[in-house]
Amino acid sequence: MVRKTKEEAEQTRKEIIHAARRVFHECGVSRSTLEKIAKAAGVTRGAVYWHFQDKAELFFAMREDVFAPMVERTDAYLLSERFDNPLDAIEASITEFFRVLEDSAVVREVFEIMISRCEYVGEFTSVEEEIGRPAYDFLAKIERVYRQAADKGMLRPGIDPMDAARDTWAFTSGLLHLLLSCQRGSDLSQKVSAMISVHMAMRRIPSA
Amino acid sequence: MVRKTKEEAEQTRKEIIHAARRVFHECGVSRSTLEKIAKAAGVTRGAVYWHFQDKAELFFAMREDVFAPMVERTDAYLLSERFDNPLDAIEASITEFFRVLEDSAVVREVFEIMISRCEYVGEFTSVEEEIGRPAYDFLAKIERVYRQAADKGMLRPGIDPMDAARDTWAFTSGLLHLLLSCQRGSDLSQKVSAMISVHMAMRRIPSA
DNA sequence: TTATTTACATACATTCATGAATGTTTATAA
DNA sequence: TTATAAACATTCATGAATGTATGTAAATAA
Repeated sequence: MVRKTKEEAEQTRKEIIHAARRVFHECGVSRSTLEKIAKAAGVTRGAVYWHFQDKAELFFAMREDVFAPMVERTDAYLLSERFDNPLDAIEASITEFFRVLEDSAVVREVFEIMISRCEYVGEFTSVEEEIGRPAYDFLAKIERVYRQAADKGMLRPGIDPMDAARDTWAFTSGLLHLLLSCQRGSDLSQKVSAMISVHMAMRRIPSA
Repeated sequence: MVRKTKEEAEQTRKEIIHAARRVFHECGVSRSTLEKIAKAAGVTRGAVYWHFQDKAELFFAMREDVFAPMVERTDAYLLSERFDNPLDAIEASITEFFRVLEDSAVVREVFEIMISRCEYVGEFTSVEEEIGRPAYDFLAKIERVYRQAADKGMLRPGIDPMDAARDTWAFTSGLLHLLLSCQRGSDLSQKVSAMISVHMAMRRIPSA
C-alpha cells in the first residue's frame, strides 16, 4: 500500500510532525532518531525522508505550526482598541498567552521542547534567534502600550513606560520558564493568573 | 609519561573539567564526544574514563564547581544583617548575582550550557530538579525577607510580601534567561543593574 | 490504456561514539 | 628493593544513526 492520494500524503505528513513532537518531548531532540519518530508515526524512515530533508527541517515544521498563531492571538489583545485602559490590554494579552499554554497540551509540549529539550547549537542556533526575536518584539509592543497608558494618565506616576515594559518583559519570560522547566510548576499554574494581576496592579493608579 | 603524582592527577582532572565546559558550550552536551573533550584537554579518552564514569558524571562535576559558590554568595547578601532596610538586601543579592554572571566567563558559560545547550531528558532530568530547587529556595528566602520589610513598615502598603516575592522571583528568572538565551543580550547587560533598581523601587515606600 | 510520477518501504554502506579490555610506565608503600 | 597499584594510553568489538540507493505499487496525466 503505497502511493496514497495527495490528501492522504498530507495526512501522513501531519502525523509525522505530531509523532516528532511526542518523541522530541520524551527523548529530547538529539536523542530522537528518525527511526523512533517514524515508528511512532506508523511509517518508515523512508516516509520521513520523503517529506523532510532531515531532522532539523522536521523540527522547524513542528515549531511553525504552534508559534505564529500564538503571537497572533496575544497581539490581538495587545493591539485591541476595546480596552480604554491600555494596562488592561497588556494584562489580557499576557493572561491569554498563559491560558493557551495551560489549555493546549500541544502548545505546552512544543514550548517545553524548545525551552528544555533542545540544544541551541549547530543547525539549531537559529532557533535561539527565532525565540529571541518575538521576545524583543513583545518588549517593543508593550513599551508602546505602556506609553499610551502614561499619556492617558493611567500609569502610576513615577514609573517610566520603558522601565515598566522591561520589568513586565522579564516577568513574563521568567514566568514562562518557571512554569515549564520545573514540573513542580503544577502548583504554580494555579497562581499564574493572580501573579499577572498583582504584577499589573503595581503599575496602576492606586484606587484610593 | 604516565603515573603522575597525586597533585598532577588532580590537575589533569581539573583540565578535563575545563575542557568539558568549553566543548559543552561550543557543541552542546549531546554532541560533545568524550574524544573531543579529551583532545581539548590534551589527554586521551582513557584519562577521561579514569576520572569520570561517563559524560553525565563529568557534566555534574563541571556544574558543581560553579553552582554552590553562587548560591552562597547571593545568600550572604540576602541574609546579611547589615542592611536596615530588608529591600536593600534583596536588591544587593540580585545585583550580586548578575554582577558575577557578567564578570566571570566561566560562570556565564556554565549557566549558558545549563540553559540552552543541554537537553533535560534521561540521566539529565535531575538537572532540571537541581535548577528548580535553588529557584524555589530563592522564592522562600525572599518571601521571608519581604515579610521582614513589611513588618518594619518598609514595604509599600497594599503589597503582600508573598506576592512581591513571586513577582521578584519571576523577574529574576526572566532576566537570567533573557540575558543568556539572546546573545543580543549584549545591550541588555548594561541595563541589568538599572532594571533591578526599578523593579525594587516599585515596592518601596514612595519618597515624597 | 499506457507511461510516468508519487509516496512511500526496504536494503545497504559508512561513519561515529561508546565501553571495555588490555598495555605501559612510574609513584609509592612495605 | 621490590611488589603493587595509580594514572593514564591504546586497541578492539559493538551498536546505533545517518544518508542514500533502490524497489514497488498505486494514482494520475496523457
